[in-house]
Amino acid sequence: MSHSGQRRISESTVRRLSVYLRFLRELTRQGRELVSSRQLARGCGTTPAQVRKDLSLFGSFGKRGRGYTVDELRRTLEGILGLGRRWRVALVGVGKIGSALLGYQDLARRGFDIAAAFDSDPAKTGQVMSGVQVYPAERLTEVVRMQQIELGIIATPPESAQTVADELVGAGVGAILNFAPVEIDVPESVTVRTMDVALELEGLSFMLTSGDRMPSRE
Amino acid sequence: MSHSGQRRISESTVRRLSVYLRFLRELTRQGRELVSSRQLARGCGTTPAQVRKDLSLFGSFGKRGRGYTVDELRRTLEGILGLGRRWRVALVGVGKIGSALLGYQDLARRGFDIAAAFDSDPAKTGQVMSGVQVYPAERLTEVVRMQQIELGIIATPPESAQTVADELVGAGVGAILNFAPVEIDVPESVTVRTMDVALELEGLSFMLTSGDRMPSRE
DNA sequence: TGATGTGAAGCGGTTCACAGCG
DNA sequence: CGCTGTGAACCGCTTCACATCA
Repeated sequence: MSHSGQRRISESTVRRLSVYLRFLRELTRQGRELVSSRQLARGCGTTPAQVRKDLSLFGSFGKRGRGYTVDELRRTLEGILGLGRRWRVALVGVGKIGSALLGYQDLARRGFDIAAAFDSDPAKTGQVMSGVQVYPAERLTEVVRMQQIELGIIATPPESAQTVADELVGAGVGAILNFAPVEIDVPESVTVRTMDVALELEGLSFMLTSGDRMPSRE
Repeated sequence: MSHSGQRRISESTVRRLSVYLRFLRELTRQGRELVSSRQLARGCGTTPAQVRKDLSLFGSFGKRGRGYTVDELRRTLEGILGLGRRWRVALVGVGKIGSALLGYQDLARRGFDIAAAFDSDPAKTGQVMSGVQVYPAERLTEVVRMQQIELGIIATPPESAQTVADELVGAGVGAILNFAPVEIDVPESVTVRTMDVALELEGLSFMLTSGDRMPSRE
């Protein structure tokens, strides 16, 4: 065993760990006790070898000949991913996407609480939406600092995204989920992940166009 | 030169092409004429060598000593990605996320028209939301076939996602963007991309937890 | 001269195959 | 015997370095 220190974990591994966890939680609901790397792979769209390799980067959690204990592995993964606690999140931009996120219960279910929302439109600020106070954009730094918020979600128009990111970082946020369709510059110490719906659709467009695939509409 | 046939293009390359395109469109708005691989890289969060390699997979589009013509490269990328046309999209599930997507103008701006929406809740069906007709779920196959829709978006609860996917595929859809937090099984000929907001946040949680990073809140 | 296009090297993630152990 | 854990092989993406050409 040699998995103590900060070995480099790839982004793809981390993403798969999250997928395993999501699946394990489903198995827990179903009351399943044990699960093999083969079953895990099937449910998560990967291979048994990949599952075992991913897990082996962190330790030995299975029982040879039997598989993994669902509940134990679930807790282990929660630990690895840093989900043994709840995270406070700041949401900036309460437009279409922002308000959808405010009402999206899956976030809280999985440990992420939107602690404060912000918008530059006075018509939206001052009220409580889906149980979350909406502050004017000017108060971002103050409120984020005060509430010790560590994660930010940007759901503003692309023009404002960089400015907002700078403010979030300045206020102490360590990672940002960006829904604005632009790349954002942050210091190395901060992580940004951009989710661009149209960009994903463009990827699908490429598959259908250039594809080895011929959609058979009989 | 050797970029005629169906060489294998990696998912990461396709994603970057989309990012380049997004950036080029911004440069077009700014009236920029030329752009170098270095500038492209800066604006897209990658390296000049990567930019040139990505583009070289499809041809030679630059002028040595000068760079790339913004407008020309933009059109080239649109062609490669299959964006020289508009795509009709079916949206299934008009809850929080679904209705946000209905009103999200960036999709139409980038070539994706939601041609029909579906929901199983009778309270939502029959009306027109954001200019899109909302049909009862039972009519999915019929309407998707009739309108020759090729792309599907799933924004239902996770329990219904697989069933909906099967119906979409059965109705002739060739690719699916899935917002339900579950992996989905489809025939090999169909592409699925899953966008799970909480899963992305979990990735950020890992970075902050296990990170080489120490968020300095002074 | 300056930036592209690209073979070749480098590197890291994935797959394989099997030893190890319940 | 079955499934995990893992070194080694493999493969493909990224990076490098430079020939090439406007």
